[in-house]
Amino acid sequence: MAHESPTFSPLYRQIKDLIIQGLQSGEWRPGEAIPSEVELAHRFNVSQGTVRKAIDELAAEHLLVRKQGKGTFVSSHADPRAFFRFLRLVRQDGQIEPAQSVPLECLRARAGVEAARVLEIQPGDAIVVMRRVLRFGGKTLVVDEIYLPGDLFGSMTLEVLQTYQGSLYSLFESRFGVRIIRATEKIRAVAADRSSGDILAVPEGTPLLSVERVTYTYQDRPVEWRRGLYCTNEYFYLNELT
Amino acid sequence: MAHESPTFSPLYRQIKDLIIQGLQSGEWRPGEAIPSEVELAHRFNVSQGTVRKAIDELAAEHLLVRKQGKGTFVSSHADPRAFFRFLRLVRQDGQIEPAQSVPLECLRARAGVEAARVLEIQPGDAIVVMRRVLRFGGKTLVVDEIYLPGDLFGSMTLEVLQTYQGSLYSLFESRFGVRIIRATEKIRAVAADRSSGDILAVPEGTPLLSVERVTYTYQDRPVEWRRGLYCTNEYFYLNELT
DNA sequence: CAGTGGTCTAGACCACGGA
DNA sequence: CCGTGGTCTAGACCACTGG
Repeated sequence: MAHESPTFSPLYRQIKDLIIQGLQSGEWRPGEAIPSEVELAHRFNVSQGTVRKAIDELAAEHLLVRKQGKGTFVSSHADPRAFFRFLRLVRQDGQIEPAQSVPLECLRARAGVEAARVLEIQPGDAIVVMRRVLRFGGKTLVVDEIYLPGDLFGSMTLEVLQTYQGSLYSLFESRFGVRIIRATEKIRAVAADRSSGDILAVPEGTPLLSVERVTYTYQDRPVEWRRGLYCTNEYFYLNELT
Repeated sequence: MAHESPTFSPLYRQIKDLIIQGLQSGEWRPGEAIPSEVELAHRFNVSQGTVRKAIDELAAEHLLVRKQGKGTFVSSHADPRAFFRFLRLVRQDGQIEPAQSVPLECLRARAGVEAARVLEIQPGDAIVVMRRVLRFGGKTLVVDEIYLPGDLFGSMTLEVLQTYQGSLYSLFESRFGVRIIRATEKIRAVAADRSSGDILAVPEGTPLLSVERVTYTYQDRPVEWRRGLYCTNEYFYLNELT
């Protein structure tokens, strides 16, 4: 007998999706605890082991954080440990140093063909464009140009950016309800042009890292497109191949 | 009452270590199947679930590969899927293209202070130094300088490198019994000097990616130090932030 | 001490691959 | 058809946290 459902999905994966729904709907907010495993097991009418396996996967994907004896919590970009997952620039000696974000401008625009393709919206749709620099220990090492879909970030302003303390993704999460889950980066070496050289205080032509990032929220929806230029004279991009 | 053993280790982790021993000792070789879960459970006098959890972790670390209905196999760098885990250069359009390794030279030397520190050996210890290029679709895009500890790779010669078909790590595995597990990379942008520019067929001063890699085998032992210069005009370094 | 996540077991059954 | 890994259950007990 042929298998009727090629889209077979085990129970724990359905439970996982239900939990994701709860996260997406805001039933449980970043930083808060979700119900205990036994409680979820009763709610969903499955065994604790099945809930466990669902949570295991969500924890592996950094959507949840387990804390023995305390509970399971919705992970948050306000947690300092989350910062360095999306900013892999470290000092020569390997030390991680906190970055300071300095917004330069924030304006509304219409998506061009490329931005539309990457963000999976229509050309001409409203977008928000912002530019900012990152400073490490007083030195400007990164200049970013960031494109955001207007439907999610319509109320973004330079003042909001300047006022907020914390990482950009932490702002996305707390003010816009957009949770960043993962990203892909395309990295190449380029020469500094006049304007980026000025900002980074290096001569025109200096080799810089060009980092083009697409960032995704739940269901692999792209919600940010950015291009950064990194000065890697005293810092470098650290990557773990596992 | 204070906890007597701060080094508490659950059963499944001890089983995991036993399996790692089997891998390290060569009891099960790359590409081969390890015994079934039930058989290992009997051998170690634990339940199948405990063996399962041990194997789960080893599979997550890419040391083992599970194949439903067939068995659990020792992963191998001869598997094409493993190639791209350690070579993240892809074409502009995102397509992955096979690389061809062309060895240039291979010589014996003594470790300097830096090589000794990175490889965790003594300055003056024997090392092997090799240089090679990688060609993609006929173009030379990477030049690598590679440092290996002499005790493991003493019999490495240019002829061995030239004769072997397959990836370098596949050679390490099959001929030297060294299994590469993970690596860390420090990435920066640099300008091409005369010699690297000649090899990569770009003008002196062209921005290149400098990728410095330290590679580890079992027990976090470093077994390779390399520095590569990547030409990223038509290809880029792809990274997933998860 | 109660409540949480973490481990371990034993057994039943399902999905898959190959003979 | 059997052997493999994959799922699910129910229950016992351990380790950790905080009141």
